[in-house]
Amino acid sequence: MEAELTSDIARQPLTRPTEDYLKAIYQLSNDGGLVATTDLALVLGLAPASVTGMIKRLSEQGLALHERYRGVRLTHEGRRIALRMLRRHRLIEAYLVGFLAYTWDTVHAEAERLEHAVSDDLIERMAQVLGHPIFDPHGDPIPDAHGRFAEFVHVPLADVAAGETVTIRRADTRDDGRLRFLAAEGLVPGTVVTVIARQPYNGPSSLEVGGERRIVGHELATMLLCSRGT
Amino acid sequence: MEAELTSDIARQPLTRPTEDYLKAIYQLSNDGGLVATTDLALVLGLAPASVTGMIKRLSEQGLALHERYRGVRLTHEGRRIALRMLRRHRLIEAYLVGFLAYTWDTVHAEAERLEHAVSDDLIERMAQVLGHPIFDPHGDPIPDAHGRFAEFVHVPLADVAAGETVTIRRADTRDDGRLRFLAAEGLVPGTVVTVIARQPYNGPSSLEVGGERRIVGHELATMLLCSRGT
DNA sequence: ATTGAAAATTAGTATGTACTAAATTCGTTT
DNA sequence: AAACGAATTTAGTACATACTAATTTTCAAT
Repeated sequence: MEAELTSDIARQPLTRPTEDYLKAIYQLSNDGGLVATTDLALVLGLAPASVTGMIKRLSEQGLALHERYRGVRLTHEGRRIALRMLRRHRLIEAYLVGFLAYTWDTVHAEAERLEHAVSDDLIERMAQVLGHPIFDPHGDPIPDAHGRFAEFVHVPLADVAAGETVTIRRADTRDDGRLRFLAAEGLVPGTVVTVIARQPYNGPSSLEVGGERRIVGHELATMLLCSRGT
Repeated sequence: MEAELTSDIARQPLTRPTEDYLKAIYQLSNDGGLVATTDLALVLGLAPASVTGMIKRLSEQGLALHERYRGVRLTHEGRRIALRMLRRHRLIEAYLVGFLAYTWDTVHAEAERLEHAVSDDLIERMAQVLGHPIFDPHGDPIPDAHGRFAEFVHVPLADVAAGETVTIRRADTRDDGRLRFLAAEGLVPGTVVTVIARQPYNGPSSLEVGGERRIVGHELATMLLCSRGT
């Protein structure tokens, strides 16, 4: 259903901003719905007017569809490229952590630059030495070379009832401070956690993690996506 | 004598073209002399007029000194950056060959893009896992973090007299076809070669390489830089 | 139905880097 | 010394991407 990520259709090389916009649009429209100019501007750190201009260019290139005053969404080709960038980004993160002793709180910035510079060849070599991983260090799924990836339904730790035992699968933040804190608390993908108690009004949760007692605030508990059971 | 390659003097981030120009200027002026606009244009694949414009910008940034109608040379700061790019380029090549099964004929293009995208941190990690190598896969010296590197006087294989035994130290071409051919013939850095005979008028040399008899044309023999002895 | 705030777009501008075509300078040859 | 060809620079333009300020559109509230 999805075209090859490494399709060799002859096309002018994409610029770095183009790749960034496509990735951002993709990530802001999980459902494939319209993405608002303001949201895009916020995520990319740009003025809304700049985003409008770029969206026009993306449309002319057949990478996005612009509904004036309503938003953008990606074309098939645009989505193909976005998924290609996502594969690159996440594989690079996995590689840096696996082979160059990066930690999950430092890989994001590095991958953000490298994803635009590596060749398809290098990406596939990284995938190979990593054993074709399906998840990156944050638990985000890595699309395969065809743009397909596993989708799981996860529950935020903040929504897990007291008494339940879950496994952390994904950390939904890129903020390095938060990531460092979570790692220090042992709250990383793969960890099995039992919720001992939950305070109401966005209060903290008491956890049992590997025999130890831990407390996490509501904000972080929201970002820890889990699956039920061990 | 040379400033830190990883100096953290606050400066606006350099653009990719800027880095490319500085590296090219450095490489075209081994002696530190003036580099001609045309030569630069040729190496960079640009129109001379474009080069003139860029040189002007480099001068304004204090990275190069322009003597109108005569040429350019680098300032200390420009040279510092050029050496930093050279270190990056060559370490990346060494890394790709050492850890990702690249061959010496394919690394150049990949390194050419990556050298602009990696962080100083990543470069130093690569250097570390490689054991701080001094030469890249082509035998080119890798500047250290201070911009210093070993300079050796080498003899082109084409100038080696019959009967002499030399060790190949460096292949002075980036052309992938030529590099592939040389590798297939076993003519790579570290190989010990005895010249059996040399034909005059830019003719081929007969060699003895690891017990085998080989013939190399003059053009390639010019590009193989050697040191005397085994 | 009107209005007002938020969102989005247009208009006009700046920057970096490239181009072509025209003009200038240099250095050598006569 | 003059003149010519090669090298270089200038002039003028284009394109991608960003910005601010001004304008327009949308939508929800009255």
